Amino acid sequence: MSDRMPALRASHGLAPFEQVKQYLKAQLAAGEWTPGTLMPSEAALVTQFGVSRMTVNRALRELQLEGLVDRVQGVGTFAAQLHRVSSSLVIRDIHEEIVARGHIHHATVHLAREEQASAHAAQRLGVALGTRVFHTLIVHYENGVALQCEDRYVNPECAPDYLGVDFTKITPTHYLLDVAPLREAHFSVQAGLPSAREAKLLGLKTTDPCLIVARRTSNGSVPITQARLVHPAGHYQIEGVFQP
Amino acid sequence: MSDRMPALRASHGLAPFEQVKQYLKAQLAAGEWTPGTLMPSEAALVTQFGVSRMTVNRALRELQLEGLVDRVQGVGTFAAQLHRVSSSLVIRDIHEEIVARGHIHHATVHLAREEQASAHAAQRLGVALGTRVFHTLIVHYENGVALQCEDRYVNPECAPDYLGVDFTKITPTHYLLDVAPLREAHFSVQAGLPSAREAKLLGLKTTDPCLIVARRTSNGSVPITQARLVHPAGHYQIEGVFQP
DNA sequence: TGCATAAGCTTGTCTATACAAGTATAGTTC
DNA sequence: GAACTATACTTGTATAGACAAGCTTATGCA
Repeated sequence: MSDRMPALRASHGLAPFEQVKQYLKAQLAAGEWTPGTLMPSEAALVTQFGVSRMTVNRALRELQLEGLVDRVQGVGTFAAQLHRVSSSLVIRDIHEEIVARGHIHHATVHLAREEQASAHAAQRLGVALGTRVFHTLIVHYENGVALQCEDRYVNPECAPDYLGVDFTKITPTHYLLDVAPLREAHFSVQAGLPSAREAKLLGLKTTDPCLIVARRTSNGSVPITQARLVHPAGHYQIEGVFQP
Repeated sequence: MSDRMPALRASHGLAPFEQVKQYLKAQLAAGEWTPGTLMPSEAALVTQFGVSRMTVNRALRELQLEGLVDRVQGVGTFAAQLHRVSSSLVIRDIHEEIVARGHIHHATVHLAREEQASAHAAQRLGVALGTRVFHTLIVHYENGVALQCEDRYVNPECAPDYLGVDFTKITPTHYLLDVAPLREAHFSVQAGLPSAREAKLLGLKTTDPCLIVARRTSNGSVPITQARLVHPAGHYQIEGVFQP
């Protein structure tokens, strides 16, 4: 290691820090270190792989970010307790999602106006009662089948030109993400029943189960938008993968 | 910068790479660089902050991992398009979840036996038809109210003593995470209707909407367990936050 | 025995330097 | 004008050395 060694990527196609990472991942997956077990120190891995400590450090640091190991200064690196499966869930723009499946998306606009926030709307969006808000109600179709009823309130301060957008061409999600810098999003997913109006728009009975996603985005303390997304059961599901 | 400078943590309480990170995050949140905008190069930040390039590089690399910036070799660093809101969703053990709310959890076991995998079960778990599998059916209650019906298949190779566990004391999820190293989890969330048996166990009608989570975990190519978790609508929701 | 101290391990971070590799552009040649 | 080339700039990564900070254990003193 005293001689400067050229990065030996050609042999494995992987950068050294990736090789160390993959090795540790493989050993963890093989059960070599059960959760809580002390794993090799950086120094040990340095001699084992013949790389510098910074390289090993990067590998271990990234594994820590991924939640695969716990590191304690002065003590060592431990295989993580995997009692929580943390998954990266991606909420996508529905247009993108439908197009990615190779299908055709279109939308119908049933409401797009300015309102004085009712108690209900004010609470949903997180603004004062009576504040000026934009309100849209749009139904999204996949290959002609109603997939989502989108009932949305928007804070005019964050998107003053919102009502000027042609929502049959650009989805509110897409437009808002372009216009308003978003730095926080809360969402909840639950099963429930559609309102009478939603049922009518989606061609359902009010007793048909739906998957309902509520999403509120804000930039710090300033609320941007709140959406209630109603999907007929069976036509929509959220999927996720956890893969270290 | 020619003189070796002692890490000036005391002044801000933050490591230099964290300071750079926080600065960039704040500017991004303030809309300084709208999505797609070219951000300062590493060299520029080096002179601006008076730190080494490796320090700036770490800050930018971590921002990239967090999805806040896109980096292209040979071109530069760009403010990320936030058209995808990627959220860290944590799937927790239901016992933990109920206890964390300060409530009381108990469970009733309605089935716990070995079976030859039916076509249906084999497909769900991902094993060959007729394979020996464990099958449990457990209802979880929060303060006496039925919250979840857990219909689960387990690969005996991964947890040979599974049927010996007292599931009124330890949940299958908890036991399996202890016993079998898990390195992959797929899940889907949808609204739907309970089966006749599930409806009976949960005290519902078969027309009452439910939130249904299907989760399959494996260790590489070896399937560990598959669970169908049925929750009465309104009694359960999945929540998530996205916060850079 | 009890306690303080020092040594020796661990991880956490920063630096200066080096080279590899990808991209854009200005300039040159045909 | 079109195609090639050299250059300059970008990010990607590796390295050796240094020091900080936290934990454990052995050591010496009272």
